[in-house]
Amino acid sequence: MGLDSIRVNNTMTGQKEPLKPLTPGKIGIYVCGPTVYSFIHIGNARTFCSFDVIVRYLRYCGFDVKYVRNYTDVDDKIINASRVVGRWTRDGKDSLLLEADGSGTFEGKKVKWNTDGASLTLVGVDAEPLKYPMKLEGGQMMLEPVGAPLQLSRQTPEMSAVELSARFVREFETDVAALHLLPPDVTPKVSEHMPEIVAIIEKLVAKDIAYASKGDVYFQVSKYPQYAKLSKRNLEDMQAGERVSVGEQKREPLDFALWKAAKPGEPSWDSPWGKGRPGWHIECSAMSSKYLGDTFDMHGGALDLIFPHHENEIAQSEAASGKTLCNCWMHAGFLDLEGAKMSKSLGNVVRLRDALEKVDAEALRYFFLSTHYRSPIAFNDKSLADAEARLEYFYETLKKVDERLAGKEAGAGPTHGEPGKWLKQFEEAMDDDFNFAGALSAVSGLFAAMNELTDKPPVKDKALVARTLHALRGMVGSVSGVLGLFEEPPAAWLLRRRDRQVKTKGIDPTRVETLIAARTTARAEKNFQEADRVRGELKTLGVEIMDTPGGTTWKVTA
RNA sequence: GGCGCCAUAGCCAAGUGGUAAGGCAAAGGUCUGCAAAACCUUCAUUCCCCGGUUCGAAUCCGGGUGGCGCCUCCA
Repeated sequence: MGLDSIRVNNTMTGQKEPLKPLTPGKIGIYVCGPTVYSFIHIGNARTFCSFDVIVRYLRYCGFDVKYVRNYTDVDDKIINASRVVGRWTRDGKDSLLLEADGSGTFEGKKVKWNTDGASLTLVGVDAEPLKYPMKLEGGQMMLEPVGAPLQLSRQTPEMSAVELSARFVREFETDVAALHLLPPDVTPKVSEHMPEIVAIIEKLVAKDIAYASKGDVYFQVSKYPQYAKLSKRNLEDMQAGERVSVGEQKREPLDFALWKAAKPGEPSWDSPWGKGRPGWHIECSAMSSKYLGDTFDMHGGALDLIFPHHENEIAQSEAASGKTLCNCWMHAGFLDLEGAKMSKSLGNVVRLRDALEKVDAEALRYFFLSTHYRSPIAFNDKSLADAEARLEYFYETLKKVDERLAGKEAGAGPTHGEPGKWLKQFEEAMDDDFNFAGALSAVSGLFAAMNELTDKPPVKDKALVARTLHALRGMVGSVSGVLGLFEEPPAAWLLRRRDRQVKTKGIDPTRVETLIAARTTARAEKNFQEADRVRGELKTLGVEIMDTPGGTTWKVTA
């Protein structure tokens, strides 16, 4: 562990490389944050959680980390969504209601919706999602299903894109706090960095690498020979499949927009090319250089950002500065749902917020960490239940150990065995490209050792046992800070989990307590037959009881 | 079509040249009035298939087969 032993897989080279900070002891890391047009889903959560642990570990190793994660709050998706949110009537009757949170109703049926600006997709009306070509004009919405077109009239004021994105920044922060993500050091927003964005585009235009065209500005890919070095694509092959969308003013098909001229009614900012807004990608170039400099240490995101997003960022930034953008590119793997990637067109997106109603946030976090960050991970009920059961084991252990150690000084002296080996194993796994699963294996050893010492001490010397237990408990604190797990008081976590299970299963806690009292009485009278009968009755309710030195406790069976 | 990833026990999942972590499930045991929890033991001569390199390969190379991702917005 430490400042020189970390190795990281770099997408640029496809290899694990020693982490060599630009400035010894310091790390600048930029992670592409959310486009805030909706709630985040569990796939987003997995990526952000991975980088949260990576940053925590770098700090644990002693690095002075500057962690930047942006909000893309100016974007087509936000504008598109804001333009359709509201209540719409057809022939004077309520027809369509689209809420900002993605829910709604259509012709009396509950739906989920999304839009790309040219069509409206409704999920939940039929078995298959309905995708209607859509036109918006002066408070009217024309939907064109096969057959007769529908004309809808807006009844509520249009929501501004600013209002929509501001809301989802707040929702994001709420969601992510539930997952115990630490706030980054800087969370820049596109809307607050227009001067920086315009400046970098001007620089590219001045260098004749970008060109203005009818209010748009495009990056000319052919003027940046290293294009596609991250994704390792062949430009000729790409051009064969490329198509130019209607209305775009590109010179060459691969060119991409740095600045887009505003259409009427759209939010816009002033620029040398007229009113408009930044294209996707340029905001990250502008904001990363502002907060981390032209060259920085690490840049993260999920796999799908490799192309085109990170490729374009590299082209823009490096063409503008003449320097290498970033030394190490890190990409997180996808979360799969029932064997497939989540996608809106399939209507199988699971929001983080919805997932957290069914599974404990920390269990979800544990689930994310059970697989290497670059590997795909399959989201399913069994894995989540396993994760939650495992967390129960960890917290039960901590509760027991904390009770044992309460109010006792550790004292000086030797410890039994080698308690430090688990932490060493943990660090070695984390050093090796942040091997979460490997690290968790060491955590298992740590907990097994604590349980052994409390339940079946291998030595009689009580002071020795206590010292060893203290040492192990301290190490749990260390791994806890890195993994973002076991951060709650054990009793509180266990009780909260039981409360949720009690609600889901419809168990009456008062009745459980009454039965337990009856059994305690029976046991005191040595009426074991009756005691076992009560145990059986509790079991049919889904309740398991445990006789402990402190009395009888209970839990809900899985 | 182009680029890339993956394939390890019933299940999940580490392991990139030196003889298969960890978890779940299962079986036996210790403890317990009985249980539960916890702990101990057992559980892959073998890593999709076929070749090759090597003293030695799950790990490297070639060829298959199967699954997935990106190439259009996507974490």
